[in-house]
Amino acid sequence: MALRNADRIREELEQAIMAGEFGDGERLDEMTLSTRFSVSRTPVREALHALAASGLVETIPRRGVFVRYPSFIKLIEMFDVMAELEAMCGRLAARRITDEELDRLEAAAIACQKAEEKGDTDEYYRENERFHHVLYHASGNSFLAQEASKLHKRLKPFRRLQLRVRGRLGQSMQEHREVQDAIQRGDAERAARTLRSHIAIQGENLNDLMANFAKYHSRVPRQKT
Amino acid sequence: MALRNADRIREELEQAIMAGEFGDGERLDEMTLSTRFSVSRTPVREALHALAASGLVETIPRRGVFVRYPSFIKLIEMFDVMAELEAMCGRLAARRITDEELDRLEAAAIACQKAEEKGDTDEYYRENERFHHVLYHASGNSFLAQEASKLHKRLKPFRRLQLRVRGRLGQSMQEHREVQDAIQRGDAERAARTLRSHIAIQGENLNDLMANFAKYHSRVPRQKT
DNA sequence: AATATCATTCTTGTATACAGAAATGTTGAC
DNA sequence: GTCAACATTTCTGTATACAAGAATGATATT
Repeated sequence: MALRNADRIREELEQAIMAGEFGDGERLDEMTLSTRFSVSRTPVREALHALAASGLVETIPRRGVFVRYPSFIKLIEMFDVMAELEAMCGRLAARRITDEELDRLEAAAIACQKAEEKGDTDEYYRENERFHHVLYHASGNSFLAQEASKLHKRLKPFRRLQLRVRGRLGQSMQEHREVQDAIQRGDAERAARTLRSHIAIQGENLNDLMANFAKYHSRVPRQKT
Repeated sequence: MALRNADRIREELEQAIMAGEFGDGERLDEMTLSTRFSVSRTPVREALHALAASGLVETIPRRGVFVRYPSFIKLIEMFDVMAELEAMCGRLAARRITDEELDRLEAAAIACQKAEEKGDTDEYYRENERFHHVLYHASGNSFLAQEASKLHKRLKPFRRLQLRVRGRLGQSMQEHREVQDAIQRGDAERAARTLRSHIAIQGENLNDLMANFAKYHSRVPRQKT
């Protein structure tokens, strides 16, 4: 359906930015991108505006659009909100989850465990994502699920930063099992509490993130605004 | 700064849609809007895309953009999420609020009371908004404040629907005082709990909203997609 | 040599032109 | 009279053209 060039370009740029192809503060030139994607400026502009709406870039009128990496503070703020959204999902899911969703949640949790035992990090990330998306939908609140998915996606590159640390993977997996258990038993508050601390950046996690943040944030010298 | 025609048009259209000038499912024709705002299609298209990003309209490729009123279900879902975001703001604010912000919170609460005593509904809405925005910022989490503000704005027309009912104004005000008191005492959990039930649609509020929803949602016959 | 002013160039924002898909209306067959 | 196939029109998506603001560089002045 949405086979417009603008959408295709938006996705490609999104991935490129999240992959770190552009440095913080770097300007995205319309003409350059036009030639890169072999289209005119029009669809490029639409793609850039869409990226601005999702917060990946900032548009300064008559100046251009600039890549904006979130600051360390902003990142923690976003994780805090994410934690609260996930906690809400868990609280609702504990009451509303269907048998089928419960099965899928367990399947994802098991797949996570398998991946961790194999030491396959990429697969772990994939299955981890599946676990959380099942959770979002199990909340029975489609608006919540949508917002949670958006923020989840936005935080994707940084979750890696956090989980890369030795041992974190196993701990994360353990928490999944506890969440699953709480939801299965219908213990809404325990599900919420566990998820909140599963996501929130605090204690050791904070240190881990901080340690990796510097590396991440200094890929390209920040340009003047 | 942002004196682009596109932004101006976006705001005007936003207000027009929220004011109910367009019915649910109505198509927004680029050419028609061009003449209405005396500009070309280009800035109109940008404005429409921005509206789509904020969820007010839906774009169907090669078909056009259509106004989308939230369904009753969606509305309740959004209020539920809003309640959780406000609760989070309250929980954080109880620990982080500054003396100055506390003063402003109290001032807004008093202004609400004054407006209610005068029976000035419009002023009540204005001050109510001020109260909540102070709260958002008092959370000390700028990302949270931003997200809360966005959703607050989106729900604006429906809050009126809910508060229009006799007596609700006074009750709402009472809850403000309780929130303010909890935050002042630093009681995070009470602030969170009070705010959640202040915002959430449940019990009587649900009935009130339901009663007014029908009137709202049937302004113009829904057009075929 | 440093700075201020002005001209030039570059880039964004907007208007217009064009191509192709979807909607609409017409005609003809049953 | 109803429905289907086709022609026509309309509107979206993209390309290009144009206007004006911002950045850059040159020149002149102190």
